[in-house]
Formats: sequence, C-alpha cells, structure tokens
Amino acid sequence: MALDFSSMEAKWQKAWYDARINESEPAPDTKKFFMIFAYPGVTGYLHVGHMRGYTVADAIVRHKMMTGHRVLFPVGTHATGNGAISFARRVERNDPATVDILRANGCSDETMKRLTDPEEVVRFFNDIYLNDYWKGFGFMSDWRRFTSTIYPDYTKFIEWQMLKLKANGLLTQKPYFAPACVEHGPVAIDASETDISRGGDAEVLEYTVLKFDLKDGRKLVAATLRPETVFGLTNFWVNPEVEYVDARVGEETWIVSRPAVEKLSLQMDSVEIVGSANGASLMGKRCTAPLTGKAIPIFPSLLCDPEVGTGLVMSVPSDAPADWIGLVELKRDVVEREKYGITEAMVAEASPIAIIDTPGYGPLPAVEVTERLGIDSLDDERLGEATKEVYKTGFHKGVMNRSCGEFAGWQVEQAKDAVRGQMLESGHASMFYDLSEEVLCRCGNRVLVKKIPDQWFIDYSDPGLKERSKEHALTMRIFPREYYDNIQNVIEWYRERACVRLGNWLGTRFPIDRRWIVEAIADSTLYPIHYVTSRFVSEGMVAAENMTEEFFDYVLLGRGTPVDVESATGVGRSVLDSIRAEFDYWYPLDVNLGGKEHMTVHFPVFLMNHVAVLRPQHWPRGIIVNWYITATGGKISKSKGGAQPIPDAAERFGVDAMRLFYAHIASLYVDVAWEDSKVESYRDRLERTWSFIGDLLSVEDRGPTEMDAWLAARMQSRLAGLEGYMEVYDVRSYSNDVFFEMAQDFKWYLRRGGGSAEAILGALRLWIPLMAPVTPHLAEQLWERIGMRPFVSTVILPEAELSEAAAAAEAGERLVASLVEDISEILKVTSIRPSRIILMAAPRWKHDLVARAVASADKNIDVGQLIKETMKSAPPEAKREIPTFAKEIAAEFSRAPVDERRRTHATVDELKTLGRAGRFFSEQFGCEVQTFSADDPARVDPKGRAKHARPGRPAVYVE
RNA sequence: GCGAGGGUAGCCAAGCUCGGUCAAAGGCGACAGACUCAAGAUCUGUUCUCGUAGGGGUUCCCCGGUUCAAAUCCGGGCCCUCGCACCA
Repeated sequence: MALDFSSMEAKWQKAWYDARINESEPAPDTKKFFMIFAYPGVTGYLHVGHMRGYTVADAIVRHKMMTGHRVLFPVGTHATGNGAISFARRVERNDPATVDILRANGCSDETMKRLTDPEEVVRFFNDIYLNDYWKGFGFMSDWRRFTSTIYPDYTKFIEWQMLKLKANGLLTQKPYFAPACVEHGPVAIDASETDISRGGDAEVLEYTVLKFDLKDGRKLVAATLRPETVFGLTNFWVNPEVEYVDARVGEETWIVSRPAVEKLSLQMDSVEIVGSANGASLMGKRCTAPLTGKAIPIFPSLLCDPEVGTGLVMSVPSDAPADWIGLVELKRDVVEREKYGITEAMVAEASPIAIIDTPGYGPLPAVEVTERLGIDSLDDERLGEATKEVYKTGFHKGVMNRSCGEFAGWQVEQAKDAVRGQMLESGHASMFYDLSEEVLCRCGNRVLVKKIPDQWFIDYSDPGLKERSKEHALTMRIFPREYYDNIQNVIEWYRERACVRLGNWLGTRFPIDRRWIVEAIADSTLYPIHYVTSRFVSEGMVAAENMTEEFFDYVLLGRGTPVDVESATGVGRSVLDSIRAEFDYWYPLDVNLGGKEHMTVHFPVFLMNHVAVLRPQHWPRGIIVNWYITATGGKISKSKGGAQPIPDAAERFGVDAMRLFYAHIASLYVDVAWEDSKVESYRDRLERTWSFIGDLLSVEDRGPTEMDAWLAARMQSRLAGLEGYMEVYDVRSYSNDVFFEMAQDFKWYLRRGGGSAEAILGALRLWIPLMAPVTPHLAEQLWERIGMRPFVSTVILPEAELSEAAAAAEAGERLVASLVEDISEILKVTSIRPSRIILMAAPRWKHDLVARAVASADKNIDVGQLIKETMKSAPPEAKREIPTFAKEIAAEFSRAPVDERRRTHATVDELKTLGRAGRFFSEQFGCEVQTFSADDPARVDPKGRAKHARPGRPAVYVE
C-alpha cells in the first residue's frame, strides 16, 4: 500500500487540533516542561533550513509529553523593526525580487496590494508561519498563546519590562554614534542586509580628526586611524582637483571636503559652510601640525578621496606605503610639481622620519616594503596589501622610538590612545566616526554615522548582574557543551547595549520617553513569560489596557495585594490569581532553542534580563543551540528568498520525511547541506518502515518461541537507551535507534525463527509510540493500523525494565550473532562450501574461571589465586592449560573497564544456546551443524579446535 | 585583531567529555546475489589492505610527546568555518 503523506498529515493534524491535545493546561501535581524556540523575525518567507530547530524542539516537546509531562510549547513572531516596513515598501514599488518571491509562494495579486501596509505584512506572514509552517508540520503547540511583538498586550508587557530595568538601575543614558539613514534613523549593518540594500560588510571606523593650523587662522583637518603617527609627519596631502569648503565648526573654521561636512554635521553641533576653498590654492603652503608644532608643506595628491574621512590626509611616509610612494611620484613628476611651485628641495625636506620600531623591519617599514615588492606607483594595486601588512605589524607589535617625545618606548597600541587623549584635551583633535564603505538604506538614501546625544542603554556591564548571570548559567543545562563553557566568556565581555531607537519603526514605545521605540533585541529577551499571559488576552479575560505595571508586578513578581491590584487594574481577583498560578506553574522556562547566531546576542541578554527582572526561581533552566541547514552551494539566504517554499517541500517530500531528515541527518551542532536526494531517501525509509510493519502484521502466527523473550528484552533495553538520549536532547541518536536499529531487531527476530503475532504486536505497541516524537503523522497512522485509539501522541511511554533474565537473553543472541560472523569469515577466507559445521562451547572450567575473575572484577586479579581455585574443580586433563588461560584472562581484564568485563562475560548457558540455535545455523549455512561442549568426550573434533573455545567465543570446525 | 568551533574511510556523519568494548555506528553511493520478462523498488551480503580458519598489516590532517595502550590526552604546525553587538 502506497502512503499518501499529504492526506495523512492533514488527517492527523485536524484530529489533534480538534481534540485539542496540543493545548497546555497546568496540572499542579504533574511534572511540567516549558520550551520555546526563538521566534522568527517577520521579514519574509522562511526556508526549509529554519524548520530544523523548530522540528527538533517539537520532537523534544512531544517526547516530554509522552513521558508524562504537561508541556507548554508556544510560538510567536518578532515583528519589531523595519523588516515589515521595508517589505511593504518593496511591494509598493514593485521590487522584482520581492514580487517574484511572493508569486512563487502563491500570493495572489489582490493579496499583494494589501501588502503595501506594514501591519498587513505582519498579519500576512503571521498567518503563513502559523498555518503553513508550524501547523503544517504538526507541532504540539498551544495556538491560543500565539503572540506577535506588535500586539497591544505584548507592548504592554515590554513597557513593564523597561520600567523594571529602570527601577533596577540598569538603564543608562550617554552619547552614541550609530549608523543611520537620514530618513529612517538608525539601521543595522549586517551581512544579511536586513535594513540596508548595500554595504553589509561595512564597519564603523573610529577616526581621530587632527587640526593643522594655516597662517590665515583656518584649519586643515585630516582624519586618521593612527593618531600616534603624528610624530612622523612630513607633509600634508590635498587633492588639487577637489573643491573643498570652509566650514564653521564651533569657534573654528575647518577646511574639509563637501561630503565630510554632511557627515560632521551629523556628529557635531553647529557645522555650517561659510565659504569655499580651492585645493590648488593651498599647494606649497605650510601648515602647523598638532602636538609637535612642526610646520609641514602641503603637497598635491589625487588619492585624497572627498568621500573618505575629511577628504584630506596627513602624510607619514615612514609607515604608510601610499604616503611614501606619493612622495616618490611627486619627486619624479616635475611638471606636476612645477605647476604648484613645489621644488625638489621641498620634497626632499619631507623625507621619512623613523618613529616606530617594528619587529621584522628596519626603521622605515613603508619604504622597505614597497621596495621589496617593487611598488613605485600609486596605481599599483598591491599598495593596499602592503599598507595592511605594515599597519598590522606596526600597530600590534611596534614600539614608539626616540623621536616620539614622552611616548618613546611605548607600545604603539597604548600610545595611540594616549596621544589621541592628549590632543583631544588640548583641542587639537576631535573624534569622528565613518563607515568603511558605502552603505545604502533600503530606501536608497546613504547611511551615515550619526551622533545620538542621549541614547538609552541597558547596562549589561553591571558587575552584579554579570556575576549572578554567570553563576546561574553554570546551573543551566546548555547544549552543546562548548557553549555551556563559552557563555561565561560571552557574558563577561558584554557591555552596555543600546536598547531604544528613534525613527519610524514597528515596536513598543519606550515608556520613559515616548519619542523612542524599544529596540528589537531588548524587546525579545523576557518574552517567554508573555506566552502565559497571552492566552488570557486571546480568551478575552484580560484586555491590553488593563495590563499595567501593577498587573505584571502582581502576576510575575508576586507584588501587591489582590485588592489593590484589582482596583488598580480593573482585572478581577480570580483572573489575576489564575494568571499568577499559571505563571508559577509554567515558569521557569526549561529550554530556549535557537540558531547559533543567537550565541553572542540573544541568549546572553535573554539570560541577563531574566536575572535582572525576575526572582531567582524563575530564571531559565536551559538553552539548546542549533546549527544551520545550508544550501548545497552555501547559505540559504532569508532576505534574498529561500530556495523552495516550505509548503512545496512538504508536499514533495512529506512532512515526516523532512522531520526525520532534520532529526537524523547530523548532530544538531553542525551545519548540514540540504539535499533533495537525502530527504527523498528518508521518505523511502518511512515507506519501507510502513511496509515492513505491514509484513510484521501479516506474519503467519507460529506461536511462542524462545525469541519472544529476546524481542521483549531488546525493546526494553532500547527504551532505556532512548531515554538516556532524550535526557540530553540527543534527538539524532534517538532517531537512529528508533528508525534504523530497531527495525534490525525485528528482522533478527524473524530471521531467528520468531513469529508470534502476540509478541510482535506487543513490541509494535512500544516501537510505534517511540516513532511519534519524530514522525508523528506516520506513527498515528501505524497506531491506527494496529487497532489502537485514539492517539499515539498522547500515549505515556513505560519506564524501561531491565532484568537479569532479559540481559541473559540478549547476551545469548549476541553470542549467536557473533558466531554467524565468525563462521562467515572462516568460510569467506577458506572458500569452503561447508558440508558440516561443528561448534564447541567452552568447557565448564573455563566458564568457572571467568566467572571467578568477573566476581573479583573490582579488585586487581590475583592470577595465582585464580589458578589455584580453578584447579580444585577442573578435570585432570585441563590442568596443564589452566595457568596459560588464567594469565590471558587476567591480562584481558586488566585492560577493560569493570562494567565492560561484566557485559562481555554475562552469564550465558552456551551449550544450551548453541543447541537451540543449531537449526538456525544449519539454515544459514546450508549444512549439518553439530554442537558439543569442548570437554564432552563424545565431541567430534578432527583438527583439535576445541582448545580454542573460550567463554563468549565457541570453537568452530568447518569441513 | 578578539573569541569560538572544526579537519574521521568514495561522500555525509557518529565517536573525542570518562584512553582499552574501534578497522571505527548509521546513512548515502558502489559492487555482488535474491526476486523480476526487464527496469525500478525491495531484501541479503560485501565495501582500507593481505590472508585456504575466526587472523595479520596499515589507518582517524601533519609532526612530536605521555601511556602497557591514543581517533580519543598534551605540545607544536598546516588548513577550514563561524560570531564580534542595536539583524533576530
């Protein structure tokens, strides 16, 4: 029977949600498990990669449910920011890529018109995430609790959170320099280009602006990353072809490029253009350097880019290859020089001054490196590489030399800050921030660095908060282990973090100053709590406007009296108390699962905000980090559209096949490339499982056999192993056992002659539920097929029972299986077509000896004692062999750990086991099989192999 | 630069925390056999190498060390990936 995955999925999803088995209700005396995955941002369609973490979370939750927990596994979306706004704008201007993606995902023209409104975009994707993705994958999620960060109740919750942070002294204010679009305010610069359309790799560079005095009182202003090189200044570069301007900055008049004025005006007060300054007119004049007071000549250089820094450059030819080559060219180019009246002597005067001792270089690294590489022109593209090399070594390893006045002997890194500090103080320098490359906002405007004088921060540098968070993290269950260790460092490095932003954004108004909107990370750290309260909102028991500070103080912090809070909020006491009770039941959060991108941002602030705001009993208990599913050629890009729409993939491969793919393809903690063929092979595996179970069900009932006990024992030991895996959320090993190893168990059972319908059914009643966490739809279908009702998803798994008898049954089969391997090996190597196989179990005395050794296994084995004791009961003909064998066993035992010795030497009646398996061996190898004990006088042993027999390893003779 | 992670057989990927159960799970691919008119699917077996007796040899990026014993521990090297903050 072929499986129709799609209809099977629809059938069971409807059945589950109709029966509301996904809804979370507290049950005070029952264990609970509360898990979330970090909700996705609403910036477009998700791709198949995103479903990995979500699916693993669902499998964990389903398993918890099946081990007797009440589970809470809510979902929501993060709509804060400008993702939805920019999406709406792209729809509005018919951006081809956006329209294509919408079309490819089956969006109608009519719907598309609606999507010019950001709030509609959020609604649209909320609906898709919820229905197409999460319900479509059969998640055991309580849909009543769905929330989104722009819902009124959510924003009330965030207001409360900010008030608590303020009250706890964790909000601070100070100036901040942020990348911003002139129209849309601050934007994020990141490689995935969420806010921007170009320049995702740009960095904010911290320039020091140095002021060089001209005789007429104006100042030439150069921006540099290396202020400490001021000691090596020889000249100043001005581009003669650029029109500079005189800008009034405070009390001073600066000469800078026109674009620089715009940038400066975003970072300094009262910047105003008051005149123009022709670059050419400055040539050959002198200006006075800050700090050193040295007068240096002004030379022409076409390399000064008006878009970079101030458009003017100071020249340090000793350590800047471009400056050195600039001088070399200028000296050579007589025509250019004479045009500006610059004599050769003036150029000669500007020869390099050694200022930094750089390991591996002589006094003038820039000169040295350009000579070595044979660079003698500013057009040489290797100049950049040369600069990088000299700068890197010089900055990190260099030491300031004698020419550097009071800084002589300083490490360059330290000198930089000190030199800058001194010049800033004396008014010879200012700070200036600029981007390393051009960045464009999604709206098309240029992104520049803007000073925000009164930016609010959450103070994650607070030592007390850090300490408590780090200590708490040590008590948490954090996976993988590497992150458990590293989160300590991450918290340690954390400093204050901007938590509100200006501009046109979706999000919560900052309650302390409503001009600001709470920033996208600050509003998504404490939110698991809100899944408790959101249900009461969606069921109409509380309205957003009632969710005041007193309300949350009461239900989340246990503050205030019911009477006061009822009158302050208008919420009835019984409702208040049931919310509070539910919060106390579900909290703390047991696991927060999220992608590896959260390791240095979301997870630490998630933890620290809990510690900052909540009482210790409500701090989170666990974190799981998942790595990515990538496209075969690289990252599946969210902003640029996923490879295939999730519903299409679900339709093509089947949801359970995808779920098994996510669960089994690799450890959660490595990246995995998505491959259609892999997913298909998992689908095939599920189909085979389906038909194999069909075979099992139609096995001709042969009644009870010895194998039934083995099968039952096997199921129990599998169960025990599986519980162990899930204890550490190892869904992969769990899937491997359930979907691959356990099928092998059934096959072995049949191969060994098992065939009891009752035993098979009994085992299936365990196997099928074990599949349910990973492939719930198929498991339900199978459950129904074996006549069970109503849901496999609500079955409570038994606890594993491990008995001595079961262990013996398993050990017996291990013996048989390893004998099959050994015999096959012998036949393969010898190319014998066997006519008879003789198996000889180890003699009694060897078993006795091993048993004695095992009994004393915790201690060191006394070989002499072992020999003596064995001698007492051993038959006379064995006595010569005893010492050798005893030594072998002792040596073997000394190498293996204690429980290992026990396991390999579990008590098995070998002769009996072999006897029973005789017919099986005979069928396997198509010949007569005889079994003896190695000390049976009646044994048939032409080649004398009996002496090779050892416990666990019977002797074999083939002919 | 700062920080983190990784390099395992044809490919993917377990194992490494707690050294011996490891020639190293599982999957994919390949090969052979069964079934079939055939193909596909499925099932069985093989898949480092040598071997007419269950064994030997050489392997887990490279070099060195610790140890009776190292894929696993330590030191050094080469290469790769990721994060670095207002993107969740």
